Amino acid sequence: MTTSRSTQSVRAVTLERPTPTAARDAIADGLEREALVTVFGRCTVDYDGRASSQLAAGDRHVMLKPDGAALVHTDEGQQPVNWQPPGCAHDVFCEPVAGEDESDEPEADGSGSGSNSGNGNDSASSSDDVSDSDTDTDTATLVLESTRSTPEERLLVRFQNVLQVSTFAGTDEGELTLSGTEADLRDRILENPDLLESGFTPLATERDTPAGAIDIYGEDDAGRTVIVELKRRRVGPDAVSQLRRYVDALERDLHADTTLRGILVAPSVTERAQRLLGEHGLEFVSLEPTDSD
Amino acid sequence: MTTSRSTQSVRAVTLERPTPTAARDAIADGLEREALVTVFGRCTVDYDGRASSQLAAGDRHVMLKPDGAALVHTDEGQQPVNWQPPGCAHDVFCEPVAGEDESDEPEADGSGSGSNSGNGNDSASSSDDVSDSDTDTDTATLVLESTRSTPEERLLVRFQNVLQVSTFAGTDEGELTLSGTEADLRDRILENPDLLESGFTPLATERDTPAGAIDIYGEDDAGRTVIVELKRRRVGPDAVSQLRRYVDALERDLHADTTLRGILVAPSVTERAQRLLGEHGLEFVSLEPTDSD
DNA sequence: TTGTGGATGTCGCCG
DNA sequence: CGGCGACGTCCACAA
Repeated sequence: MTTSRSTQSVRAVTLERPTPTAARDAIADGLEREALVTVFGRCTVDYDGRASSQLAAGDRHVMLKPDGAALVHTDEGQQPVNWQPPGCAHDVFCEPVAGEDESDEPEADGSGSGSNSGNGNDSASSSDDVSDSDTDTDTATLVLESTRSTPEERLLVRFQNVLQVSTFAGTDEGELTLSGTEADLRDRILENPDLLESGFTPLATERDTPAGAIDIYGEDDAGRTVIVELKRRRVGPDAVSQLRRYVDALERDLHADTTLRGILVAPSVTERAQRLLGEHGLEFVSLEPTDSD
Repeated sequence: MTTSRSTQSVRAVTLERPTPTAARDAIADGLEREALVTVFGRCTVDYDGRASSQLAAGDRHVMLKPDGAALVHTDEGQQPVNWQPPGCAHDVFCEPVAGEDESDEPEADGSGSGSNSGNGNDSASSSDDVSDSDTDTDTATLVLESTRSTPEERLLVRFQNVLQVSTFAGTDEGELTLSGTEADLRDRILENPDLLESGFTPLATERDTPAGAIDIYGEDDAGRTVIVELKRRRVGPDAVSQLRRYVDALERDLHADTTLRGILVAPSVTERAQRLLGEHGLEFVSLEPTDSD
């Protein structure tokens, strides 16, 4: 039933249809080793924290990351149906009763067999493994719990059956390079200010105002102050409001008698945004983050 | 090496350290069967679409969902390092060369051994399996490709080695119930309008204005029109701007000679937002989405 | 820790 | 399909 392969070190360990206690031990071991742990099986999920949710039983894929993140995925959607952010403490244990009792509380009695904070402090899991009672294999329920504070949040996954448990030890030094971002659009304009407007001179980026930081602050060929707000993609009313806030704030801040120019730079704008721009005397320049080859 | 268990039907199939061609066949089979497919191994990832990215080699967990979603997870972070939204067509094949050639293009020569659109139309994968050449097992590279159009996007995952391939067949009818949302906050006020302010009378929700829909539209005990914007959590300047847009739009729309009242309802506001509220004559009422027990 | 705004945001609703 | 706004948004960065 257990199948583990090792070449140099054990990189991946997989159990298929393990008993709850076997699953618990494998998962606890994986958490201990700072491995990435996955569990697939029929489960219910309960969350309580910033909001609260309950999810009826279904087959799902659960991932526990060594940084404390937890993800519950169904067979649909890009987003997990439930999750927990990095920095959480994962715990795994078996509950004696598999049934329909209503009490959500697994009784914080320290019976967790594996505890793992996002900081890698493996405290309180050195000698208490022995105290874990192997409740009846057939009736026990595997439970995953992931908690954090600030804000207080708890995720509880109860498995009715477990089809697979895997632990993966890996390394990932690979860096992600990404292009087509707002930063690329900014750099593009800084390198060639005429793309915005002939005679435009950038003076600062991230210039602070009482309302926030201006993406690009500069002046036009007539010496008028220009405030530029950048968006990497087509924008709606929110971006116009954002630009307006900056223009308003800077006008007050500088006690400007002359009107400042506000320019929204994006590939395109929606109609409503276009109208808002006009209402507030703001301008629009169409530019994409990267040169369209 | 292959370990598959079946109880009633095959629910989960797992290969450990498969050859590239074995991995390819198992994945293609999983996609065919509309299963959830996972692959763990050392890989590079390239994305091109709304933006474009390259990710150097590292150990990652890749999930292909039957609805066309693809997720590439490292051992850190709640978010995938790369992904593809639902509706994509997944493909899997082996490239003959494992090396360092620069060409990103796998040559759209129809050599894909498994193709799966999000709509479940398993076209073009009935009889072409035989034509897949089993390129040299030791030098072949497993490649996952996930593409879509509108916008045109492509994700390419190349595996230097595969530690595990799994396919999961499951069902998930479970419904998620969530509380603590903005809708809960709205209902709370509609049930007890005095929570907002003594004498408040809600008249409509989602009332349309040229600037968008107002969360709650009503009037106070003096008959003045009230525009309410709801937020489930502490808010910043963006929410104030949003409320302001609605108030402005409705004032114009109604040619209102009397000033409309705009009230932001949220658990709390940041200082900058507070100041913005004051500058624009808007009000704030502190309320949480659910009764604090 | 909190504030602020970007994101290949994703997702649902509606025109 | 595009617009629009919510989201347990997540996330990096600055104060």
